Amino acid sequence: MARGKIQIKRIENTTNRQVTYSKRRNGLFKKANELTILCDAKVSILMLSSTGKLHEFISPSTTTKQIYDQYQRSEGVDLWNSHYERMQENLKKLKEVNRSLRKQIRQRMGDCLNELSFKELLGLEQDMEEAVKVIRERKYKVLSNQIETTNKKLKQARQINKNLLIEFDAREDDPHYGLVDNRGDYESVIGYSTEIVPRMFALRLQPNQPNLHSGTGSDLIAYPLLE
Amino acid sequence: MARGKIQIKRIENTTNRQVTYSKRRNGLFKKANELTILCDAKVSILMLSSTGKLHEFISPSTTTKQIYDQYQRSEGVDLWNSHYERMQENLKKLKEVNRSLRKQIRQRMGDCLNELSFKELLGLEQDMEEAVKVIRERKYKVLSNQIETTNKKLKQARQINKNLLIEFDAREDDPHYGLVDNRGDYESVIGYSTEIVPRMFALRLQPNQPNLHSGTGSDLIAYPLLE
DNA sequence: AACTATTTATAAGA
DNA sequence: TTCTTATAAATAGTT
Repeated sequence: MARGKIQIKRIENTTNRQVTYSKRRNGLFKKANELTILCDAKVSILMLSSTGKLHEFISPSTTTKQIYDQYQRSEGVDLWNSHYERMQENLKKLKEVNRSLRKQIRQRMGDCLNELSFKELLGLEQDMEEAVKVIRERKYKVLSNQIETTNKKLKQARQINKNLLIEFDAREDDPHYGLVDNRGDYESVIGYSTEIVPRMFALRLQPNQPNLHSGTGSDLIAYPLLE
Repeated sequence: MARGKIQIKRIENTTNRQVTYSKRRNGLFKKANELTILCDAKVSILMLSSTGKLHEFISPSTTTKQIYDQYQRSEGVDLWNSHYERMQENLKKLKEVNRSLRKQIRQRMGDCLNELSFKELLGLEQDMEEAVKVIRERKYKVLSNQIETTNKKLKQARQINKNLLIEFDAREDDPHYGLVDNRGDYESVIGYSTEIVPRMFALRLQPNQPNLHSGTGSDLIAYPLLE
């Protein structure tokens, strides 16, 4: 616009481009400011240079956020708000669901029974008795599986023991008989069988610490029921 | 700038102001466009006129949201992003907690027992048996309260009946005796007492519909455990 | 919306 | 970056 007309196309020389960016940015902001004053308008300009630097102009009477909020309202370009509101509703629902789940658990643990009617209490009692039956059956199944496994291991152990004795006898007869160390196997097998069985019946957990009973119970402690 | 210099201050004449707004807005957008091309930059302009109209310029290579997001990241004006991210984390956590609460309930209903060890099963069983005891006691208490209430009502009813008979006798002796209608009271009392007692023992709920047992149980049906 | 006298912006050089 | 200045571009006031 001075000392010669220029084509409006990308300036290839980097330095030149940056200088022009700086000059014209000032020009743009000056014009924006004049417009703000002359016409009682509100202007927001955000600029990103080719080097990634950000510059901002905002009319003194407002803020960038205000203008962009207005923009969203006007244009219905709610890339944010609708998403945000949906999230907030979701959160609310989840909290509500959570609350009622906790209450249900507490009722199944014998708490918060005051608000239940006779009819509901009867149903809950019968329901839980059936569940206890299922749990008891499952418990026996797990127990018998473990006993079976233990027996197998014991049998194996006896076999190993027998083999060792045979080996021992063979070595007595022939001092050059090859050395095979089975002791490690033997101990691991016996160790396993003697560790599990005695502990099985020693357990008695505190009824008021339900989180110890299942891997997922700790939430109940961390997020108490709010009422 | 032409035909006379002007002061940079609000143009009082409304028409004039709007004309100037329109002209200078075009000028500003033209400059912004040239800047975009010449300097390989990205520009977003939002303008609000004094009459509340909104105008927008945006460099072709980008979107208004992109620029604004960049602005938020650069400036840390994240009234949004941080809030949003916190919400998203919260949501995720709540979902997780929810999931484990559901699992806990299902285990207490006799489902999903496969992953529990003998030790955990034993604990759960004992825990539930104690809870059933509490529920049963509560049930008896509610029941006895209701019986007591019913008896009181019956007693009242008998009294009303007796009064009616006295009244009846009195009227036989004196035809001008004041009419007092006690029938409504009598029926409501008897109706109540005869309605509750017989139903109490008639109930047998389906064990597979736990939502019928408590007011809050329906969530378990609406949001099944995802595994 | 078009015109145009003038002001303003700015490209190139220092 | 800033200043200078010749010149292009924008625009205030008018039609």
